[in-house]
Amino acid sequence: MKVARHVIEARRDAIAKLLGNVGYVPVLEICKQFNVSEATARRDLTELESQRRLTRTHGGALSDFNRNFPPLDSRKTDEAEAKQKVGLKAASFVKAGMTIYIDSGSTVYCAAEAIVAARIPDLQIITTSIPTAQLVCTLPGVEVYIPGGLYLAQQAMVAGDRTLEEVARWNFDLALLGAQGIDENGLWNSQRDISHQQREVIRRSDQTLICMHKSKLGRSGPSAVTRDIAALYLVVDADAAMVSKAKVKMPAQHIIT
Amino acid sequence: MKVARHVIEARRDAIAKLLGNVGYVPVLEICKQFNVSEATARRDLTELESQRRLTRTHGGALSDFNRNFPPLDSRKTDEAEAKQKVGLKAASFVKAGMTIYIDSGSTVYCAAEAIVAARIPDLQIITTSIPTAQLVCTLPGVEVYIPGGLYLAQQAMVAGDRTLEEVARWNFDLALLGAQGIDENGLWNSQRDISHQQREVIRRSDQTLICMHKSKLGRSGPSAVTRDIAALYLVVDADAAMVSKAKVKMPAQHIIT
DNA sequence: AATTACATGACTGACAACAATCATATAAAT
DNA sequence: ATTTATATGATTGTTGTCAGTCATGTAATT
Repeated sequence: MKVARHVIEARRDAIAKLLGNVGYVPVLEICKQFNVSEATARRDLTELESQRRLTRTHGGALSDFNRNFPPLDSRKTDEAEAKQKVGLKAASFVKAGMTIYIDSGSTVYCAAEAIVAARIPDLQIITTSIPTAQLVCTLPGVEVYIPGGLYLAQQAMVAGDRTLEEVARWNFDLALLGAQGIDENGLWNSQRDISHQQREVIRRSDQTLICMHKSKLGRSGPSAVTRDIAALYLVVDADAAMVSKAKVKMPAQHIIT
Repeated sequence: MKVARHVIEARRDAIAKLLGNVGYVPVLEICKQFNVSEATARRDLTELESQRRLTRTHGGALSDFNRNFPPLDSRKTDEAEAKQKVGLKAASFVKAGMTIYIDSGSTVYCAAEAIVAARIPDLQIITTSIPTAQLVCTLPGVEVYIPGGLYLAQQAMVAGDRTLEEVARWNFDLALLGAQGIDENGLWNSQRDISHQQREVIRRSDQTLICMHKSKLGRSGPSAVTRDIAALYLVVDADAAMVSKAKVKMPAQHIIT
């Protein structure tokens, strides 16, 4: 029996909403909840998936709610091991009692994971990355501050003028930054906003670690963060030779491999 | 072949961690990633599930990450339906193009859900609640601002002096607030910080809706938000008689049921 | 009113996932 | 060093899930 279009859409909306709440719905649950056959439930799910409103799995469907955390998805799984090593190295610079800035980005997120794994206590952490905030807040004696700003769904971070203003009200013992590239002309990132903010962070931090994967050596980007990279520290999964080959001019002791 | 205990735990930790990042992992993915048979992968998953570190599904496992958001948890109480009705009512006040403030709290979160369900476009939304931010940012043409501040893990929100300062830089067409109670002495909440901030929001908003469950009628709390509730609107799952019985003195047309 | 379009449910064969059992090899315990 | 405990992978039968097809009946369309 054919059924009115609005009924269908209402049901599909309800499924999507249910999914948003619960995070995961088995096919059979939909059958019970809406009194439909498995076939229709499946058809609804495939339709909703084509609308990118959920992700299908065996036996049910998964909310796309999680997917709003990009450091977690695709980028994190690429080169995951290398990034974890970089993160581990970077985390070794973090000592109890410090006030540190943690950037957004998948590599830096690995550093945050390493900090949590090392159970370093009594930190003051300022981060624009929501997943990072949610990660590190589990540590004992750690206070997490999120600078205000426009929430960017795709990157699960805040940014904008307000963010910059807020950041300018701190001073950091250590800053962990990501970047899109580094070459003979300096440090590069993807957006003007972010570059601007990173420049401010560098200025306000006693020590700045640039955490990156070796694939970014010698690469540039649309927006310059700074030309003066001599004062920065570079944590990368490559040796000094590879770094100098990329024409990155830095003191040797500033390159942490 | 038996394998050392720490190896097992390391693998399981890695699975849990992977899961926390990706949100969902198929069994076969685990097999590939860790070079184990399906049997062990399944065993690991059942073990991790018994530790409440994930939720099993057919063909894989689901992160419990979502579950850590209190507003999502509390929906599983029996008041969920009532809260959803309140949320629906509150959302009907939201029109395209508005600048609105959305508070933290489970009832108000329901309102946010209703706003998303109604697909109201072109809003400017300011919220201290991270789950709310992540929810509403999916709407087309909607900008979400998060005021800066101290991140409170338990409530997944930001708060503090900085937050108040940031809020004071906006003006709202509409504010959706939660509260701990309302009685003849006014509106009450749980913490001084939050009350203070809510007072500021009320002052800066053309119209303020207090979204609450009827169980909070006639109840007070540790910290007063305001005595002057006549200007507020009360969205509650109770009729006018119940409200007046709780000695809440408000204009009748300000009570939305 | 007649026709068309299509959402639905029942059914089916193919396939994937699962739980249980067992042999084996290695870590822990003695 | 010997014994015990146990993590693992292979196997098997059972169950669950899926995509496809088809008949049906109701909403749209004309």
